[in-house]
Amino acid sequence: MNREQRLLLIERLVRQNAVTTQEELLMLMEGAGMKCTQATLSRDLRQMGISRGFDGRGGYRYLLPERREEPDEPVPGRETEAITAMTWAKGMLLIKTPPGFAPAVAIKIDRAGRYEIAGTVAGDDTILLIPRDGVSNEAVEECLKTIFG
Amino acid sequence: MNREQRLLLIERLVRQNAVTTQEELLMLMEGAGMKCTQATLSRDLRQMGISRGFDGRGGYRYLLPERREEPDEPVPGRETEAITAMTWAKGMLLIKTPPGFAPAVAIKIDRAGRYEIAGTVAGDDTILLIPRDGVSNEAVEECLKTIFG
DNA sequence: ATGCAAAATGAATAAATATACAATATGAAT
DNA sequence: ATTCATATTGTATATTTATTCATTTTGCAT
Repeated sequence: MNREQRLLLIERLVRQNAVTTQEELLMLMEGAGMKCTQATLSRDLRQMGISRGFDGRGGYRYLLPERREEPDEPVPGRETEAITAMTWAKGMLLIKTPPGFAPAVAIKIDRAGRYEIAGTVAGDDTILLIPRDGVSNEAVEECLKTIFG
Repeated sequence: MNREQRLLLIERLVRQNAVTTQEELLMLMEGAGMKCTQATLSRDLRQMGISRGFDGRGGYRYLLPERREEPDEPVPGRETEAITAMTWAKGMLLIKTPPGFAPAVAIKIDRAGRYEIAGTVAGDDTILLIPRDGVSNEAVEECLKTIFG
């Protein structure tokens, strides 16, 4: 009912859900028994510094102030694995991990022995995955889902 | 004009000005002799991860994707000497260093947060630098000059 | 309690941003 | 060169978000 509780709820909802619009957040709030109008929500978000950014995969997402850069979970599904972001470039897949995690993740990929994946090179927090020629991006992403799913 | 130049201009303008709306950015672009529509700009911004956030004092502002903040360089300039050779191969730049130096050099490149560079992978004495799709070799080399020059 | 000022809110609307669609350009393969 | 696929872009529009204005609530000093 009061403002303080509403702000706390908003923060929690934004942290736990991939909220893409204020309308969507309003629904969640209503589901939690707290409702207000979009106007109020807009003001609340500004006050808390919660802004609409990108989820790293072409979508929008509201982000908390501190870490308004990196996708925290929006990778194929496996946040349990240390993959924080993926980007296709030059026909290869760049996989980002927290510092130090790349070798472990790369080893897991290598050991899967998938035909679609020619090989990987791991740095400290980045893995370069080189697909076999003629293999589609989608096929590789399917592989990863299999390996980590 | 071409897309690559437009993206680079956008990044520069957003970095150097406190842009609050896309319309405003369009004006700046036109002033720089590069024009497009708001629709195209919206798409460009999404692609580059440049989103509208807050300036910390109640106002709005477009912000570049955050890069990791770095403590100061222990030995400035040392990395430049650590590059012993560079070769383009398969659309990527292979950078050779003395054994053990690759990670330090790669970190410096990463921290520059340049749009042109999608990412790097460092082994022990070799770095694989992957340009973002559509960025020319020359543009990447300019980047490196900026970073190390 | 009463009155007053400041804060909070909603309804309506303005402002800003994203997208559907159609057209054009670019590139790869034949 | 021709075809086909894909990418890029603008126009028009839809969607989303911010703000204005009026009203209500809250806190505080009488």
